[in-house]
Amino acid sequence: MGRRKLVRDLLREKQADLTASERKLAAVLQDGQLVPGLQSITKLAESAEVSTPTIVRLARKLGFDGFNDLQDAIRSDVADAMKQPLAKLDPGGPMPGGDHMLSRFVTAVSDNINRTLERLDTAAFDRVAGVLADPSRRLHLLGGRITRSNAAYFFNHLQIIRPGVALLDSAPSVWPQALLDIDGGAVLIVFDIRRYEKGLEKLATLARGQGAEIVLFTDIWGSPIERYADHTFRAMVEVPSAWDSTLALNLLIEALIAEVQARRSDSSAQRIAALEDMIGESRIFRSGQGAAD
Amino acid sequence: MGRRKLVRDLLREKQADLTASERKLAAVLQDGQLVPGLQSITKLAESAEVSTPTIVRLARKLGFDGFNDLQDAIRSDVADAMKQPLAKLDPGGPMPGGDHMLSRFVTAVSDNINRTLERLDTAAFDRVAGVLADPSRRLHLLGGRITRSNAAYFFNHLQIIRPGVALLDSAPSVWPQALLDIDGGAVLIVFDIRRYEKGLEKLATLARGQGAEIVLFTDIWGSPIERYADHTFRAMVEVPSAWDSTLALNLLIEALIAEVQARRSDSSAQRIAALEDMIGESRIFRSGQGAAD
DNA sequence: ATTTTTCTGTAATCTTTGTTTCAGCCCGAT
DNA sequence: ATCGGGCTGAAACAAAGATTACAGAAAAAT
Repeated sequence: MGRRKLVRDLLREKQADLTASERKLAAVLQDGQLVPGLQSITKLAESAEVSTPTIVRLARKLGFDGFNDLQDAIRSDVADAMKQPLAKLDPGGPMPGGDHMLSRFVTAVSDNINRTLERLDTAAFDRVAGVLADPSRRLHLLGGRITRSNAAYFFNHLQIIRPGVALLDSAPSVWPQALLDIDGGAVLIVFDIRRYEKGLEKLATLARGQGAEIVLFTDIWGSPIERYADHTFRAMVEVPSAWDSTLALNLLIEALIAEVQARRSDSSAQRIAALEDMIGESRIFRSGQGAAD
Repeated sequence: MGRRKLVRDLLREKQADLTASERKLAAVLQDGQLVPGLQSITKLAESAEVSTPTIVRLARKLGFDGFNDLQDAIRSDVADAMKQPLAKLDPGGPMPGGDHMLSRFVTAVSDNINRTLERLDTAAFDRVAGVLADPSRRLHLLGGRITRSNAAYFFNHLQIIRPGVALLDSAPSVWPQALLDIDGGAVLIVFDIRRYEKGLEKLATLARGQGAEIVLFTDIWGSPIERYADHTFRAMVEVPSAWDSTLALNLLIEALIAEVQARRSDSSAQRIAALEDMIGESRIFRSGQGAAD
């Protein structure tokens, strides 16, 4: 692809043989990410405090036919840049390879989050928040191989905000004991994204059998647990990687934490204060050697 | 600051009252990130296969004086978007009913990610990826009270991709033993966001004393560990909540995972295959009770 | 089937734009 | 001082742009 040079690069290259007012113009273009160049030539001239012929002369120096030609190029560059986040962060590196992993990744993540939010039912979100904020409901969190840490993150916060929260061990051997605690008022929060794990489904059905309410976090393809779940959140997880991204899931989790926290801010304030105290204590305790807890 | 509404949002809001050809036009604008709207009205008309009056009519419907007014707005929106690496995430809902928690949260997260990426040095990112992809370096991950699960998430993936990865227990009592393994070639990956924890700093200094390379993930205020760290990633964490958001951190983690995976895709393929096998085995094993493939 | 309403493009209009020409200007060299 | 060479903007002009008015077409209502 004999790709035309980027206007940004042209400006840098030719900067040496630009005249004073042409540089003034170039400066305006550069620190506006070229966007000022999308105005009419008259407006651009005013912005840069130069005359319109100066603009035409610069365009010619850069190798364009005239202002319109330059503007077409700028528009095209801008369009590309809008598709490639981080492109501007590239310090004109020696790697014209273009898209850094980060760039592609961010694009995908952005897309994931947006599409996840599109599919999200805010009413359902509120309903779940209500359930999670109810201290009379016992909460049990469960994650799969990968999502275990997401469950743990959720657990860490919920546990501080309210009482009666438990993180289920991923080892199925201890599930029977855990099931003893799961009864009618209980809520089971399950994370199950591909590749879906049979074990999780098994536990979900058992919990369901005991009357527990089930909140499921899964991907858009949908875990088999969906059939038993009272509330399901579906997130987009695809990224340019061998792995799935749980970022959209994390967003939902964090938003839920914020909402639950807000709903019982008064009651949880005491808990947090108490926690801070205990941390203080243990810190003193710990300082003896550097190890205790 | 009575900020004008984004053109993108206007398009979505009014979409219901648009006529057929106006929608055709709106579609062209939307899936070109509004950039097509920066052409002359004639070219735009051709691109969208509508007539120029249709464009003027749409502009008026959106509340602008005419095409030029609309174009000014678009240019301004595009200029803003160009300053931000991440396209503004959008809480969706046709109900800009203002402040649903999700809406405010997403705005904040979007901002966090953008500002995090702005401050990020892609060269440093690549350097760290290089270190993490080197199987001769032993990796030790460590998180704080909240960030423990982030460390765990990172660990889960790294462990699959490569050998020699360890997750340090958060209990300081076992640190002395862990320190035995940390020597010159080792890498300590620490997560420390406010409120910074003394224990982490302590371990970092000890590891550093043994010649370990330190990679730190922190917030913009900067953990005290920054002084000892060879590589530091600073993320924005503020959201409208009593808690901090680690989403920007997670993004970095996931991107690093993707990059590391990419760098040693061949060697890790075997590992993953082996893992799949073992999961298969254990599934069979597990199936004695309730589940087989 | 006919009328009414709404939608849409053609054509004429008036405005703005981009380009060129040219004279004044600055600044260094003689 | 004076000259010369390149830089710059004012003014003129053709080209294109944006807008309006209007009429044919399509859809909805009767």
